[in-house]
Amino acid sequence: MVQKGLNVFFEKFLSKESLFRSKSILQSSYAPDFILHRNDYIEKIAGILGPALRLEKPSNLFIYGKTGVGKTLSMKYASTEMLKVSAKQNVNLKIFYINCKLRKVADTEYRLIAQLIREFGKEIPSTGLPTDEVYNIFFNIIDREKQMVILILDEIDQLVKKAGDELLYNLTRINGELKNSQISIVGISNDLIFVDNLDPRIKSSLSEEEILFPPYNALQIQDILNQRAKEAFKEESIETGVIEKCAAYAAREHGDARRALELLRVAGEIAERNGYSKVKIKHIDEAEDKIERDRLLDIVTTQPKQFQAVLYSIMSLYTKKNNIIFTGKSYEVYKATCFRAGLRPLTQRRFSDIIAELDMLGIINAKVISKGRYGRTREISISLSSVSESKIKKILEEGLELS
DNA sequence: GTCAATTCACATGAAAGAGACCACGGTCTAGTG
DNA sequence: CTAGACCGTGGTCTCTTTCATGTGAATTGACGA
Repeated sequence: MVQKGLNVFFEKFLSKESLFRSKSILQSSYAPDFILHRNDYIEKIAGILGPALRLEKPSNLFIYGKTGVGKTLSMKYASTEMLKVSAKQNVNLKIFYINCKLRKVADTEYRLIAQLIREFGKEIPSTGLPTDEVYNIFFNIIDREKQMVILILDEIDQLVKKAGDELLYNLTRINGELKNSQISIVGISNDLIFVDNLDPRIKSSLSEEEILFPPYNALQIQDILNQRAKEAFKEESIETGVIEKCAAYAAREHGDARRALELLRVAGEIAERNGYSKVKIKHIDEAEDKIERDRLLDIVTTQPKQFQAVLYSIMSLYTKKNNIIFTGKSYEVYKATCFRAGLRPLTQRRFSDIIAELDMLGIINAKVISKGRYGRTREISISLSSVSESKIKKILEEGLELS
């Protein structure tokens, strides 16, 4: 019976006309042919990196800007164009794009270099070799022939935070030792104050040139949304005002175009699933809700057990009496939780770090305060709606096998 | 009343350990000719 | 004779623990008015 029902469901699903023409256009990985409102910046990038086409070493470049303001997109666009020209002119130019944030790919010194070597087509073990050995291999591989290498390190702040700035120092210095080749580094960062915390030597050599990407304003986001929506959706499937609202939401969040596109896509999915023939304004609100919920749920379920236990303790303490809670008290509860779940409790030192990490993830708010004579502690609160809170709590209970 | 010293309850740093993963080279073993 | 199994060594990486040091304001207590 069930199976037959499902069958009918799928048939119905297929016969129903989709609102989308091509959903992938709204995905953040999609690169449009035209990049709106970023022409000046792309030209700037091209101007700085241009000398590479004559095999002269371009200045190292540093790009900042908040998330979703088109940094990566512009950079990628510029580099593909450059590669096209270099292929035509027979210039030995190589451009590598590496995203340092991807865990297990390029978030440590060793892994980044190993990844680079892999880009050159040589296999390298993911672990087991000494780091200088890997440097040597890299060095030899680059210097083997005369070439110009441009290294794009996306989310470079993440890398430095995890692996320290020694790596950057080595990379900027490597040019002096290369005989045949030259390396230029392009760093992309979301963190505006990141450069200030760098070692001055690295700072000066890394950011010979700087470009700051400002956020999009609401009108620009509207343009972008319109451009993509025209291709992604079928005609007449978006109600007037939807795009405007989407843009307004995203502009409020420091002009994040990626977010705006995601919002529109999810709104479209919701409208489609509920059998509407058009995306309506209320779907935007629902989409915003859903995105936030999914994000949280995703974070919560993928965290290790200890994190879950910490979060669970905080949540159960928070609901009991609805006021602010402190580190010491929640550590007590945490220990009890561990006992119930059969986990070995961590030290308070580690506990403190986990609280800080949960804060970073945006699941809880933790602020360090001083209570004067009564010590210093973190003031912890939760910023969830009560609906998702009980849902998350239930998931945590299951995950921790609490009864 | 004023002001510096004290004190609390953690925060924050640094270093080092445990355990998982992996490469490499040497040794042993069993199968093959 | 040789391919493959099986060590031991040496490396990275993440998560933790241990030990040490730092910190901001309420409280305290000495001091002077």
